[in-house]
Amino acid sequence: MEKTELATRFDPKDFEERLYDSWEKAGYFTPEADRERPSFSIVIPPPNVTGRLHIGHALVNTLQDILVRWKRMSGFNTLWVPGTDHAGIATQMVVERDLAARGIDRRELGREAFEQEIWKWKEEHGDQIVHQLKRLGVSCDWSRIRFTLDEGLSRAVRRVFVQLFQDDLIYRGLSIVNWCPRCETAISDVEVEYRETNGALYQIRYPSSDGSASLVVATTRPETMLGDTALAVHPDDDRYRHLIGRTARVPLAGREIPIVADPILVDREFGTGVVKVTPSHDKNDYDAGLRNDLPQLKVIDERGRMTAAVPEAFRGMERFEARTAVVRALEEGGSLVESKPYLHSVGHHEKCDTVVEPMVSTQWFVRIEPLAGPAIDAVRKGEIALIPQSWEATYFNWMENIHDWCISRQLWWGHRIPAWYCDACGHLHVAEDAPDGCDSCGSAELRQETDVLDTWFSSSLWPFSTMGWPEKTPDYETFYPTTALVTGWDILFFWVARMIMMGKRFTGQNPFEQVFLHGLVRDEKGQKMSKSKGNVIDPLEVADEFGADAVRFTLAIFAAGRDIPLARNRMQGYSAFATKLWNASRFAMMHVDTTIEDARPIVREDLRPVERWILSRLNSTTQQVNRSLSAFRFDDAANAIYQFFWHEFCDWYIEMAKPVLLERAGDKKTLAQARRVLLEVLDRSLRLLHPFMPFITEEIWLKLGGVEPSIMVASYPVAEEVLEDPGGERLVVMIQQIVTAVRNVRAERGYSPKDRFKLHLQVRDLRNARGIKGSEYLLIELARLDGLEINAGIPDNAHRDQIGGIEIGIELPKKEISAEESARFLKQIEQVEKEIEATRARLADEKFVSKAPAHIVDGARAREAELRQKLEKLRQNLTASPA
RNA sequence: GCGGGGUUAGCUCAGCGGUAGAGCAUCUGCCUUACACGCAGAGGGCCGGGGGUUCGAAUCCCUCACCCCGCACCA
Repeated sequence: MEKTELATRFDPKDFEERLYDSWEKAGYFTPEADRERPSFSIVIPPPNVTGRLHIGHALVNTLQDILVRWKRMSGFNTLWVPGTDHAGIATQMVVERDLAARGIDRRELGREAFEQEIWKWKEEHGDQIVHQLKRLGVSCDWSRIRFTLDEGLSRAVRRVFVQLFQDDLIYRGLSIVNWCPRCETAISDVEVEYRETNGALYQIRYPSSDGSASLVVATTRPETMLGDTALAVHPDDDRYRHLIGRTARVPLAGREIPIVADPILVDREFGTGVVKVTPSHDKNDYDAGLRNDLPQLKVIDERGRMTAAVPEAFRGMERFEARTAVVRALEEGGSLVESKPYLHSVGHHEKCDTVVEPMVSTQWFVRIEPLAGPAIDAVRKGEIALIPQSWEATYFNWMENIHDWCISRQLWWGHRIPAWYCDACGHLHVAEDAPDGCDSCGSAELRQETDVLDTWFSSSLWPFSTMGWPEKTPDYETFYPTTALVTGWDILFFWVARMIMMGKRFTGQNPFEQVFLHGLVRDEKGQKMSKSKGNVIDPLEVADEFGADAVRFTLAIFAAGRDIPLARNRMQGYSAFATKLWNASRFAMMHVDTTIEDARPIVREDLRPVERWILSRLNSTTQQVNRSLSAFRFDDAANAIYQFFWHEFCDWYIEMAKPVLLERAGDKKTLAQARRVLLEVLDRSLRLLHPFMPFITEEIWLKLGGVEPSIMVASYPVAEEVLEDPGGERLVVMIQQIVTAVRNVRAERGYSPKDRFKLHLQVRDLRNARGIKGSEYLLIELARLDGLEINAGIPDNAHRDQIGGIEIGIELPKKEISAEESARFLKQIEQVEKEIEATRARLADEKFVSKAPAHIVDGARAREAELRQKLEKLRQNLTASPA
């Protein structure tokens, strides 16, 4: 391939879209269902079809893409299945709002026409998020994109529903559920978000029926008193024991209700010790009602209004208006004892923020415990790893206290429950396909259940339904179970736990081996991002500004598992890394005359120490990156590459190579080697970095002339033992330390780099001396010396320092030490003295010497000796200064 | 109440048994022909308090304080 120049200016917009198109066209995202090669598969957490890309999507998909690109380059047959979720309530809300803007109510439209409207909306807007994902460079296999309401996935949903029903794991029954009066549907426990809310605590007096006594109860929901069917006290409470079995009268309603004893419901210490019991509108009261055989009186309807069961004055009132009206009436009737402000936790529907109304209703439930058991075991036995592992405790805690799952929703958008009622004989049919007639009485008149399933029901099948289950398709055989799952911890219960339960039950296998639960993206103060706070970072906007690569790299480098405090200037910071990469590559191309493709293999034995050193460092980095990615430590992996590329390769290696590349040192052979190594390191670095920054690495790599047609199908670097070179590393560290020491003196004592001066080295350790011989030009260049001598004496007035085993002397132009400088010397001396004393004390401790491992003790001895030499040098600097 | 996490440099965090780290920010020099989105140098931390284990603790254990997050309760 022809090597071409890189533009001086660097703008991601010049190539991001072009490269993405080329990858997609080339089919790199689409694997064959080839069972011979080891596979790596992952399914996307399907974004809502109504979704617009936010920073959380950017994070989860960047992390998945890093894994997928890494595994693909590492030789795995890699599949990443994308798709979207029909998102029952969310989507219905969006389309309802759309219709409302056109003056249409869905109820006028009717169910079928409304469903048509939603499909139309989906066709027009549903792939918006898909386009936005592509902007980030994600390498999903778009040819396999799925939608939870696809025919295939719907078939899987019906199959699962029917089997669970037949196994008695789904039942239909009357129970108290969380009801959203705005959405007019039941919702599950996990969809209720509890929030501290300012309300009031009212104390209400209930007279006993015979008028001889009265009981005061406390409540935050006075309107529900109209539905009270008992008062409850603790059986052992002496204050009230004599009243048990008698009756009281409900103020306003006038009904007579029993006074019952219930030790579970009543806490004697709390409030007055008397509880009003409203079985129809409170979970605990509902349970108490069952225990005490109390009637249920429904006083609030599905739209949140008071029913006909309440006194006429309140009938039809909205529930919060009714609360005010009831309080006023109680006050007027003298039954209100007290009302005071009260902060308490109130359940809200997480989707629409409406206060949830507990309500008795007939719904469909999944009997969850038999499913939870195996799912708990899978994690406990380590078949599935939750990462970070601390989530396992949360998972167990939840799974062990799990409640039956209410799966029916009174919505129009979703998988309609495959159940049919025969009105003639009352028989219930549950089947994958509509029955022709009633099995029991033969009636042809069957009525399908109008409820749809909770969106999460279909999501729970996602890892296998997307692979074609219940058919044993080639994809299913090849890519299921999937390898890893990446998602936010906020849907651990909604989604992850349920996938494990369903996967176990229906495929007999765990749906994945590892679950990485990433943190949630927050703003720089750690607060949730929200439009109302105005602190959102729009991933598309920042991708436009800094490039998709910078956005991805920033997200990766923060993804340690904890929540991520993100700020725009972070993105800006890491976009500088992209620029650095670009410029270093430009430099390389200016000096390298071959391409990756036709470069000759490196003969390591011929290399100078610096070349062996940089290859050795790159090798360690490679090992670190692979190891970190295996452990989902995206932060460590990204940091390792950043550190290596910028601070070792650019800051040191390129500078060390310059004298040779610019032909100020070395012969033709060293020049060829330097060029070759420069190309090699750049090539490997680009491949190493590609999963994190796919666009810029491809753009540069193609211009360097890679063997493969794209970096994304090139091989991922792996560590090779032959590249390790501890000797080379030691030598270069030594050189770096000497150079730094000289630069330090120069900067601290105000000798501009233009002033050249002499450096003398006195060598104590002969091995190091021999190493430095041959590398003198590096010291001269990097420290900007005009000469140096090895093993020469150091003049009395030179500045001295001690580095490892080497003493250096820096001969300075005559210049007095200022008061400031001598103060600094004294401070250094003091620090060294302190450290010597600490080390000496340690070595004087007989227990330390006898118990600590030998290499620690030896290290301390060496350290002390070194420090003493250093101290001597520092003192000389102070006294030998030419005053 | 149950469970989890946090407290390390000005900020955001990593380190989790052997001499305190990164990025950003700060200060001081430099436009040294890849890069000023840069280079070089520097300053800055009793690693939340107390106790224990250990030759040795930011790292392990206990305890206290404060902060965050789940779940449950909240008449």
